Amino acid sequence: MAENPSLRAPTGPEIADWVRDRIRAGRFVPGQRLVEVDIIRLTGASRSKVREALQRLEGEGLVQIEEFRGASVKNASLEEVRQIYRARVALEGICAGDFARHATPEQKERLCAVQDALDRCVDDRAPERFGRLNVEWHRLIVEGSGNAVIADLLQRLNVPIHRLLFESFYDDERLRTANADHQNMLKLLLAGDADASEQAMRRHIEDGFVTLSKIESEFYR
Amino acid sequence: MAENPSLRAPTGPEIADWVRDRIRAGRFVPGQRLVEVDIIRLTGASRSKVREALQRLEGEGLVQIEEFRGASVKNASLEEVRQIYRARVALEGICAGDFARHATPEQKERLCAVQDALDRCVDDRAPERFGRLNVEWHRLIVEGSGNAVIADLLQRLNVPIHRLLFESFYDDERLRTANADHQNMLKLLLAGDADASEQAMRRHIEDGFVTLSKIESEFYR
DNA sequence: GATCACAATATTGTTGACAATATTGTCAGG
DNA sequence: CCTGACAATATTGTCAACAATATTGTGATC
Repeated sequence: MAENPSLRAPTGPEIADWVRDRIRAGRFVPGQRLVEVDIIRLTGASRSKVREALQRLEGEGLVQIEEFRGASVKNASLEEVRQIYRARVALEGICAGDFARHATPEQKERLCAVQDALDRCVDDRAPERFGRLNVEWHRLIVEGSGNAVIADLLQRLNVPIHRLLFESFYDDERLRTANADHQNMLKLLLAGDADASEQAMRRHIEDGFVTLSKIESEFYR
Repeated sequence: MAENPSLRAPTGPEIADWVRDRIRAGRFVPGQRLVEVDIIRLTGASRSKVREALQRLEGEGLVQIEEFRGASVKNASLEEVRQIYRARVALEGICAGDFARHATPEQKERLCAVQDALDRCVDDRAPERFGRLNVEWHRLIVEGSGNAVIADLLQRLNVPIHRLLFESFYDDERLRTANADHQNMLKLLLAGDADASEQAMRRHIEDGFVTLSKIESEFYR
């Protein structure tokens, strides 16, 4: 975006993606104001496009817009994170079940490949890489469930907790238990045991929230 | 909106609500083009506000915008309806469980009151009224679960299927079985049996989709 | 009558100017 | 030095004019 400013003006959704990515990466922090002119300078977009993008993001709940004060990155409270996790438990749970039921051999193979890479991360103590692959692992299961509506919902839900998720894997113990969960779940998914897969996924995500809430509580102290 | 044009110009979100309601009610049908000037005439809003509203609605997935062709009401395919119902199964299922766990006495009472009204509708053969109360019944359970994030997701998911839902209650048998589900589930919810409540809700919604897909298949013939 | 090219109209996209409000800077008075 | 009033600046909200494109209407040709 800022890298090739001469090619063509970015469209509304592209600006939204750009801002969303920066929020995800922690480059824009909660509470930070998103001044229109700054985004124009950084992206080369016109003002209308920037405003359009910010309104989109407000619709996604990532940003709040106050009259004459403009857009700022919304701060997700611990309670909101809890509610997001509850939604993840429900949605990813059902996706795990549907993956066990319907996933194609190719989709199962891809999941195995990511699992291998995750296993290597555990040996190498590579939490950042583990975090990235972990996101991919969960995404593949949703993809394999064949439900684009749920995939869309989850993508939105995950933005506010994305950075927090990575933090949690710097705890070596958490990383190991998470990977053990993955290995166990993979067996169930490949065996096509839908109910057990769903239950395992639900427990896995609930555990994730417990870890996260510990980190968060340190944060606010 | 169109009723008090003199008071003040409507804001962006208000226009979005207005359009959304009309889509819900079937007043704007799938495929119909939403011409900016027409909405301006009907609501008294300025063009920027109308455009803002349409972009919001596109973000919600209710409307699609094509370049230089503007906004039109998006057509939900049967496959997309299936995916929406799968998400409802997951989300309302978990809400039923959480209602059984956490709902306050007041919330339980309100649910009982709606159930009484629903029972009367069955005797009176009043499908429209049953439809409205049915929406309220499901909403109260989500509210009682104490999860605003999920409540928001469900509100959006329900828009494309809202009108279809009402149609299904013109079948007297479906109306009776749906109400029997409600009565049964109410007992489980009041007894605080979270797991049974969740399972009952999941089956109830799955049955709803089966009925709906029959209607839909007639529609397309 | 059917079909194609072209003009007329309608609709949407974009930009810029200006108004409304918030934020910041300045300075007098204590 | 602190505080409050006021001015200067910055930022967002609104609107209207214009450009770009799509849609519709018209007539000539076959």
